[in-house]
Amino acid sequence: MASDQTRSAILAAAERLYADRGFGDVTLRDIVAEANVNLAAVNYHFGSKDELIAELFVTRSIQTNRERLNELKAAEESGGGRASIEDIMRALVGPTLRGCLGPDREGSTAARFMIRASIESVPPIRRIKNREVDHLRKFAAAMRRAMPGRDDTELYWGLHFALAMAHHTIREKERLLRLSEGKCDLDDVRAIIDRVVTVSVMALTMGDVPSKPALRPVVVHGRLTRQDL
Amino acid sequence: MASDQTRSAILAAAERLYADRGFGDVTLRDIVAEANVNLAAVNYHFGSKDELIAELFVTRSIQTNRERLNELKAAEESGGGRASIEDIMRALVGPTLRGCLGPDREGSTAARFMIRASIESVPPIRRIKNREVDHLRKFAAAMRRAMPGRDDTELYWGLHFALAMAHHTIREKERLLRLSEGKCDLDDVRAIIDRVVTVSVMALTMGDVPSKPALRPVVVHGRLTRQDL
DNA sequence: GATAGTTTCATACAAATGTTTGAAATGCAA
DNA sequence: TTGCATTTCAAACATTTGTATGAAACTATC
Repeated sequence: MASDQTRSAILAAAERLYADRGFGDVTLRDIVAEANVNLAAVNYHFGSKDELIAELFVTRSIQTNRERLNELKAAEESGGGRASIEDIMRALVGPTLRGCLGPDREGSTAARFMIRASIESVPPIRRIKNREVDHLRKFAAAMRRAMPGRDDTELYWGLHFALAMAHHTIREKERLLRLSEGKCDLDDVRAIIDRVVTVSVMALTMGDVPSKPALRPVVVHGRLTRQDL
Repeated sequence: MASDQTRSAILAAAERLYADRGFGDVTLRDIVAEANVNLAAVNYHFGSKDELIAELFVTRSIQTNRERLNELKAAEESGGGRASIEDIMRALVGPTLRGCLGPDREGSTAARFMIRASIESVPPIRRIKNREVDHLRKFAAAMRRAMPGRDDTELYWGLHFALAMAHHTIREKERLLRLSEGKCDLDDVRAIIDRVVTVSVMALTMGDVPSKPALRPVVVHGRLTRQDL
């Protein structure tokens, strides 16, 4: 068997099993059984279990990051060198949400794997995630160009909250579904992205805080009374 | 030694070690060494390792949930039976954020333990978290009273996003700190709570979507031009 | 088709880890 | 004290799991 076939079989089997049963429940013996290869093949081709997991994760991460940057670049070009804050947020959360949600998500091993990676956080993956900061800085820079004069702090919080909503939706989609008794449609990815982007932009453009986050409560209304709305 | 002393020593040692080094890195032998008790004591007093972890987590969870409900109740009483949406969100995210962030967080084993539990997600804890939905329903009910007429879907999304921002801030505080090069002050818990509450309320009160989340982009402005703001 | 390099395979290794056991110690009531 | 229940202890158990080994099978080059 060509060496690449074994390698690929291991990668595919590992991704599938990890996606289905999580990192804690899958052993190398499970993986090689699923891939129909010998136990020693994993260490021969990847060095160690952790390196196998790392390779799986970086592959998918690079994919997502590339999509993000492509969207960002497209938005900047169509905007004459400067993208709108809305487009930037869309480029940030869109690829991740599209990759992990949606009606076809059951079929996508890659998506389910990334969801697992988001939930379980195993050491080799954590190490890689720590390097993600450099990637996020590119978005911070774009945001700074889109909103010059805005305090950097506000910008980082906005970026942070956007990722919070996107990732939490992926991580806790089962709970949201159960809490809302199915009312929240997690298959309508477009609507979810719109929602996250809208709230993110609102968070970023609220109260023109100059430097100190005075954060005057921009609350639209006080207590509601019986006449409601 | 009175049996309770051994029990307590195990609980304290376990919480400390798990908080410091995570669930994956701490064995029962580490715990009993730290607690100065015999290895068999864990199984004698708790039945199994998982039950020990579960007991640690439920204790702290009950604590947080009680604080939340107390705040909610106080807000409802001072509001004549109906709390403002802002106060509800504050009751929801306040206790968690206060518990896990703040300058004294290094000293609070309980807080660091809960952060770990939020990051690592080990099976016994996951099982308990699944029951949290009932607790959240109480907040959904309060929100419904505060915003009658609002579509339930919007309400659930608002609740979901509030938790997203709170938990993500706890989970990823190190990354936010690094990304912002220290500009985001994660010790000013009051400001963080204000920020999360403000954005949550904005998300909830944005565009009076009647039923279908038409979600017309409530974006405040189009692309910025050179005159900026 | 011989040789060298690569890949596969069965098997063994070594270490870690949660759990169990049965006896010893301790506490407590009669 | 005696006797009974609870608690502690050292040691052993039983698995699981990632990794290493050395021979065999295979591939490709000369």
